[in-house]
Amino acid sequence: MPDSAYGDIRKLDLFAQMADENFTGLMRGAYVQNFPSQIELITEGDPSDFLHVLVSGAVDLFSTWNGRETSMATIRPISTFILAATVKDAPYLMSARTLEKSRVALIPSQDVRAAFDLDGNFARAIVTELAQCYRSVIKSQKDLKLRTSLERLANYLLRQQRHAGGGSVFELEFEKRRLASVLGMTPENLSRAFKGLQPYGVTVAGTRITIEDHNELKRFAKPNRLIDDHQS
Amino acid sequence: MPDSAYGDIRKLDLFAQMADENFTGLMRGAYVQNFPSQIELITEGDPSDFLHVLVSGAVDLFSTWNGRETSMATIRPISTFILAATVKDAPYLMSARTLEKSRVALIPSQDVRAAFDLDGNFARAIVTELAQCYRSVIKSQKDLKLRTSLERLANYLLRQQRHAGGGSVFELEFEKRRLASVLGMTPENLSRAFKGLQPYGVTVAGTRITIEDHNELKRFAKPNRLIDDHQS
DNA sequence: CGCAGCCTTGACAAATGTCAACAAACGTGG
DNA sequence: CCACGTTTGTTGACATTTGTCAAGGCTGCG
Repeated sequence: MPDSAYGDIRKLDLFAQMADENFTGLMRGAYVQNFPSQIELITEGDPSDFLHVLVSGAVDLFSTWNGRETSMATIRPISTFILAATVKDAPYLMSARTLEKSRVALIPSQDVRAAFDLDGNFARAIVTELAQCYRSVIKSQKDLKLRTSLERLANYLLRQQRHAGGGSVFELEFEKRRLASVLGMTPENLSRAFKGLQPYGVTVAGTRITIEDHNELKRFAKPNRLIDDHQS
Repeated sequence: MPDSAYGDIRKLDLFAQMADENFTGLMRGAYVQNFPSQIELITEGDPSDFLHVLVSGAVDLFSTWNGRETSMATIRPISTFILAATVKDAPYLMSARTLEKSRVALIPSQDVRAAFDLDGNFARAIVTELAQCYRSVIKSQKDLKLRTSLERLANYLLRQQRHAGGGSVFELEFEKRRLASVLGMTPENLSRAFKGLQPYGVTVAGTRITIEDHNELKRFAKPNRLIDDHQS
């Protein structure tokens, strides 16, 4: 594995506190691979042979059933995905595909489980990471069950605005058809939802969003820290 | 803490492999309490001072936003809840209320985190439990995003039928208004959904469900192990 | 008995999805 | 740099799904 990726991975919360020898041992069986855009890295139902670490690029986690498909999450560097499947030695529940040219480190799942037994700090980090993932999905579940699509979009825009620095003009982080899928609606519905937010001062030009009056949108969206805050 | 509850808790996957002294230490600060039905045990947003273990009875985990409420899960003995909040020392994301007279063991969260550091087997068990919880929510998320309410009900009935032993007649495990909330719909919609399944051989009398032709319903529901199987 | 809560039903409204058409944006190869 | 085709986004018309409100029935319990 190249030194650059090695150092980046080492800095991840998941690995930062590991003993040197355990981390080195874990990396011995690992390798880094480059993928072009739109490559399916893993397929739901397959056995979880590797823990994946996204070093650069972007990855979409999605699921299908009965001919339908929905986007569950987007992974950005540097972070791991499908940790739960690795830990449980169970089949992937989601598929993953690259959204752009990406570098991915692959760590054999059995090595991860072995390192977990050897290294208390690593075990602790895994627990924290899993708890974090769990809480994220719960928030997303609340978003889906308690809000209409218009409310979900409004809150998404507020989150994205904050994430982009808080300015009144910012860019969407991915294409609208996928945003629609993430928010649990069709692209057509998303188009109309953007129009539905015009009365609250939201204007759209391509991927560029302008929020004229933050507080006006907030009054409509009613963001909640137990759904919309990424920490806590 | 009474010996009976002590032994039951000890048998939980989460605690079964712990060293005796660590388990005893953990239980020293714990206590068991009896609650009548319809008591709110925890409120979302509160700090997670205790890990809860349901010893007997039943508990509903639910969330609210903007005057709306939705049921996220039902806890049956013997199992823990809000483990993730305890681990992360973060506020509860869900509220919990008893559905019937219940016995709950309360273990101080800081003791749990301390025991985690001391006992590798306990740490492993927590990871497994969290991974399990995570995967359950993901399955539920897929159910919500990929299926219509009629399909969700059909698959729920198949799961419940299997859970009840597989016979063609079985009982719903909770009242319909809460089932509706779990499935992400209104009680009125659930009523109509039951009628919508009549063509597939489903009949309802109170909480008693009859599935005349299992395969007929299955053809409609298209159950999938990556959504509907509780293991894997 | 009478009340309260749950369930069901009907009529209606709102939200969301589908299909088709077209416009806009993008990438590729000339 | 342009021409072309492909993909994505938008819009309208419409269908379906889901929610809302109101009324009435059923059940369980004091």
